[in-house]
Amino acid sequence: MSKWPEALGERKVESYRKGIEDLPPLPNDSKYEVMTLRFAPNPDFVLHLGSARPAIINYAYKLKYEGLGKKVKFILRFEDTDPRTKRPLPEAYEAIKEDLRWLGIKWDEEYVQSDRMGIYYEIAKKILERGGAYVAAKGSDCTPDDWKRSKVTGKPCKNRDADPSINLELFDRMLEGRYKEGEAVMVIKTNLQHPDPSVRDWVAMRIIDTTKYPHPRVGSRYIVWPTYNFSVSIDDHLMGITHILRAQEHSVNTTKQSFVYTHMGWEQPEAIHFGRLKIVGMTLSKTKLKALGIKWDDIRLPTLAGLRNRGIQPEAIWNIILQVGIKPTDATISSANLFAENRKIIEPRANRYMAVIDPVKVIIEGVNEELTARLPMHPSFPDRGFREITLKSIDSKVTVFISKLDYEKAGIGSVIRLMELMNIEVINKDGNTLIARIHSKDLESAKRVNAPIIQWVPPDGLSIRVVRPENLRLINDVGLAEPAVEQVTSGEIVQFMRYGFVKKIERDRFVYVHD
RNA sequence: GCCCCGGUAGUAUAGCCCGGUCAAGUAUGUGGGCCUUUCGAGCCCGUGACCCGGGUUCAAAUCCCGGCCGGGGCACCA
Repeated sequence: MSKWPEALGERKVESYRKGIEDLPPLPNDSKYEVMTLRFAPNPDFVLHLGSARPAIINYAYKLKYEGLGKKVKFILRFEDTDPRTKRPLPEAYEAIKEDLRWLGIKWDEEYVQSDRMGIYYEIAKKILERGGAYVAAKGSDCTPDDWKRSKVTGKPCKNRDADPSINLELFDRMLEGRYKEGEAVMVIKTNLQHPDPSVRDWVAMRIIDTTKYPHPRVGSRYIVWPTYNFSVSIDDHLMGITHILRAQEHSVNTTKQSFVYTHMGWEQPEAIHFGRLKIVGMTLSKTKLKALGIKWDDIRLPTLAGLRNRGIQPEAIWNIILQVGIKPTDATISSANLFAENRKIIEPRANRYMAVIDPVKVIIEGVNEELTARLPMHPSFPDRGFREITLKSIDSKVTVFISKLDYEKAGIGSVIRLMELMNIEVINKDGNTLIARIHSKDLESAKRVNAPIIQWVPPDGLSIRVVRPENLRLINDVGLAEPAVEQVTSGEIVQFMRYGFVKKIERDRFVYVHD
């Protein structure tokens, strides 16, 4: 593929188009004047590769349809209606927005569900008035236990068919704080005979003791909270969402939510479900990731922040997500796949440097002159220039360092080419030092004897440390790098030749991106 | 237990709706070669798949049935 040279410059949104064109059209796309899509994360954690999928797919559709001249709105909505079991993380609201910006995703409107409690109460009352819901409450004709039993027996409990005024009154009592957790719920009337028991008369409003579990944003102001299915139905309608693209785990929720739409006389939005994304060797379970006790932007984690810190480019994530597409099947991608995408992007950008891990000293005899190596910053782009490394000869000897791996492979009597410098013949190895003599200087001579070509570092090299994540462990590679590495700016990704791509984080510290 | 969805190479995906152009495309992986002196980069060549069994049809990866396997969800999480 020769598309990379041109990709060297700034990559704009246009470069995403390839995958976007391949996206299948959305159902009834022509029916809507304006299409409205949304991304609705729970701010109980930051975004990771799995949650990036709905964000990217929704946004990709926005770009796709805008490219076709359609008006498309993209809404960001934080779904934080459970202060108890999915407690929002206060920092997550901003961190998620940061993740989205990094992905190049812009939103037209932003909402936080915990700011909208009044709206949910209002709709709850309306749906009660319309007889689309009822309250099961302790001390009433339908206790929470009665309601639960009715789902098994199929026989409705009293309040289900009672006059709306009774249920409205019970709901007011809920709001007044007369009930404790578990003592009262508002449930949506669905179908007590529905084959899926979880669809039968599901809970729309429940009590959460916010003195015990204060909400990070609204504290203990509310004790009656909407469940996911209720608040989502309301918001999707009120925000005019036309197409809901979400993971397959939500398919039953579409069924449940349809009852709210029916009771309220609202038009159903189009729902599309895609499979889950898994990555081999890494968990994408938020619960499990949190349980690790590692900060969410750690380079070991598949969070967007972790991947970002590790040197993965947002384009690589886009590419992988668009490649996987919107199939309803689960997709298991390998990190090799993600790294391959990333490599395509960073390979032309990353300048090349020499570094050796676990340095071993090499003394080369028979060198009577000063030697200078001229190394291109990037072999494919000579216009990026060169830097020179000069080695002084003392008593006809010069000293360099090579990596232990190369030292171990060097047999006595063999010839090795030190990149751009000279060819040496190994005389002796004593475990700590390699003694060699100059064999020749030109590449041709090295090729004739099939000499390996390796990188090396002069004695005035810079001590470096590269942190390399391996599953959940962090491995520290220590070594030496050529002096020019000091000029690399922090945050820049370069390639340490024959080692891998690294990202500079401090003067002498690097993160291993991948090979 | 109950409900939903799906099964194309090692992995991921295209094709399936509207059956023939699919002896199945692409990416990654893998094998080999080339390469202006890095490489695990690039370039070139190769490798490798339609879950199984029936049926419909002149013709099935594509439609129907059964089986097997996998995934997801579930009753006051989102």
